[in-house]
Amino acid sequence: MTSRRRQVLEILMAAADHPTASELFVRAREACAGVSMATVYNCLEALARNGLVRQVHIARDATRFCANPVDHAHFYCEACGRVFDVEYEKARPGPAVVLPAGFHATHRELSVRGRCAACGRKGRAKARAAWGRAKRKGL
Amino acid sequence: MTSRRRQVLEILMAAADHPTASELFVRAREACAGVSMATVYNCLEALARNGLVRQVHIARDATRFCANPVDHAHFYCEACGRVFDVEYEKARPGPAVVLPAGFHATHRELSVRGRCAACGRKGRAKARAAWGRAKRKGL
DNA sequence: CTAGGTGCAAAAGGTTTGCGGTTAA
DNA sequence: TTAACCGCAAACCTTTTGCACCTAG
Repeated sequence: MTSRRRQVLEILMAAADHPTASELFVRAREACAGVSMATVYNCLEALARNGLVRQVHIARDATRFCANPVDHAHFYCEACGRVFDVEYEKARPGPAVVLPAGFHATHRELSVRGRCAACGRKGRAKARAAWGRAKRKGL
Repeated sequence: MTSRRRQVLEILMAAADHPTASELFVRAREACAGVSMATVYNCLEALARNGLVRQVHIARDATRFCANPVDHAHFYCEACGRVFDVEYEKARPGPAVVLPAGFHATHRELSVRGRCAACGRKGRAKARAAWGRAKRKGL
């Protein structure tokens, strides 16, 4: 665990959204100039290997990262592209599958896709644009 | 529904694995020369929009496609990179989440990661190489 | 006739890699 | 000391886009 990795982890834990590696790279550069893209990827991979962050494969564009340690699922809004944490139902705390003999599972990932409350029934283009504007103005 | 789309769908339905767009492109060219990558992507997107194929976002490298119509989850072997269909437990037929107010879900996708039976506890490199060799020899 | 599908090539990201220099254990 | 890490730049691969032509309804 090096100082770079601690920095990346702190930035990710402070993030309410689910940033991509590029987004984390931008935030890391703000915190300290001279960080490289390769290092961000390197750190994220090491942190994921140690179970400190989760890689979220939910959108086609890029891998998102999540430092929330509690077991949860993710919601992807197909209109604005944002990713949200969602809880499992208490009565059915998690999905169960029948693995073929000899298969050994280490992780699972449940993704739900649809529309978030903010996007409602707005058109996809309109919703994405609205969120882009809001983001540029600083959330 | 055009002839190209029918072709792509047939190739995907005939596939036991979960091919990427590039892999489908190769198989499509064998079936009929002169198909372009853009068309394969175009067809897959149209077929997905109509619910005839599912996009599987499970690996970081590329989107996989699946024409199996029954509700099921996917298993990704972290050693060889293959993707398998897995069934839900009958008692707990599907994952349930608590969506925030105003959120509307259209799809869900459960991914399990780990090691398949063939890879067992072989090293990642060795397992991937073994599968690559087997594939080159024609499965 | 007209909207949408197709082929080609080029571009646009996201991610990985090779290499020289640096740092943690 | 030595294996692992960092920064830089280039490479790689997947996916998208612009444009001209063709096809289905």
